[in-house]
Amino acid sequence: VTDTAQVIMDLAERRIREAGYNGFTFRDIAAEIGVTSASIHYHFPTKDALVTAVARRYNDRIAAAIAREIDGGIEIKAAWRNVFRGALTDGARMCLCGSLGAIVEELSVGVREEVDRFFDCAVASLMAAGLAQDEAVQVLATLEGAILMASVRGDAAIFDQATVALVRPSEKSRRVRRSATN
Amino acid sequence: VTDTAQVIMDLAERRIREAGYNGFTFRDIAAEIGVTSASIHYHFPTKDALVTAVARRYNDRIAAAIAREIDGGIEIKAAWRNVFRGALTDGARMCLCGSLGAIVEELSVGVREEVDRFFDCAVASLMAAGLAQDEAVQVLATLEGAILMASVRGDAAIFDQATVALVRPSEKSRRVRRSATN
DNA sequence: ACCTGAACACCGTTCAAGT
DNA sequence: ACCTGAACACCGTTCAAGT
Repeated sequence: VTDTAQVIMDLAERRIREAGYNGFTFRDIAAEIGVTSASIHYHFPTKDALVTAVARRYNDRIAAAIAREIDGGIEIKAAWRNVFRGALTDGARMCLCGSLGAIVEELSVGVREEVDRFFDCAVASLMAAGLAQDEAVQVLATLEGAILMASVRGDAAIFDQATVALVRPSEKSRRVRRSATN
Repeated sequence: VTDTAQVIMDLAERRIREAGYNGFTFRDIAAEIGVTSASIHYHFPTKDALVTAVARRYNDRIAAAIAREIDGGIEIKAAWRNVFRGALTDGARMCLCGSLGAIVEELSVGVREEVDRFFDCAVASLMAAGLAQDEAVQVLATLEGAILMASVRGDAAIFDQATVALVRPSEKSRRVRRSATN
């Protein structure tokens, strides 16, 4: 994988996460690099091939970030919250697989496989840490919706509000717990 | 608003919720109706105008559905869960404003205003029923992420798993409650 | 190995013209 | 009031050709 290919993927990822699969053109990226759009096709034969490569790199990067959190002793739900929060702060942008998943009927099989893999791996990592399937799916749904809403408003505080209950006991259960110890 | 305009909006809404803003073309819709693409522009001058009208109608329809749930005595979180679940089952499709919100940088101001209005009204209705802002935002994020994940997999059961905790006490708090009464 | 120029069918959009 | 045909610039894609 050449350096030019990496730069193409960087530009494509940013635009997909801001504006979706159709939010960038080969001619846009080519102009930013200083080549012609036909040259992008040398590195990635089709737009689907480019987006598939971007999604695969994104999934691997997220998996590595989760592994680092776990190695650092962070609890699994907090780990996923931190990683999503990091993706958002990286420019108030959507989760790549959330952006692509929203147009599932439009995706090629290659891109779809990567989007599926993202959600599969995320749920699997939460269940491996002991969460029931319901709760694992709920945690991921909350994070995905939170990054979407925060991205729409361009306000990371919305993400924090939507996900704070994932990492601290809810007001309700704290009330229950207090009454249990009284 | 003519009958033809309604049919155009129906077809556009279905495609946006399956495949996104760029998941349909004026020529596609024109062919389904049996006219030429230039004729669609008679009813909606631009694609942005069409999508804005579709989003406005969607928001009004959701608000009416919520009002009906509340009139029927359904608790507010269950009401929103039912309405999102209904939207999903209506063809395993995304929330329209979630699909559009995922490409926020690509939206015209008209469409953006409608997407903002959807989330504003939803959070406001939850807070009007007594929820704290954090919890209102969390409920909506969970529903939005749940419909996205279920739409990606084409499996409504994922929505149910992700949102079941919104309408019944969690296993954890039930355990706490049991120990409190023991 | 990497890039270009020109062409293809398709897209949203416009507009003069038809009924 | 509603629709058409033809044109515009733009898109992804292809390909013969350059270095």
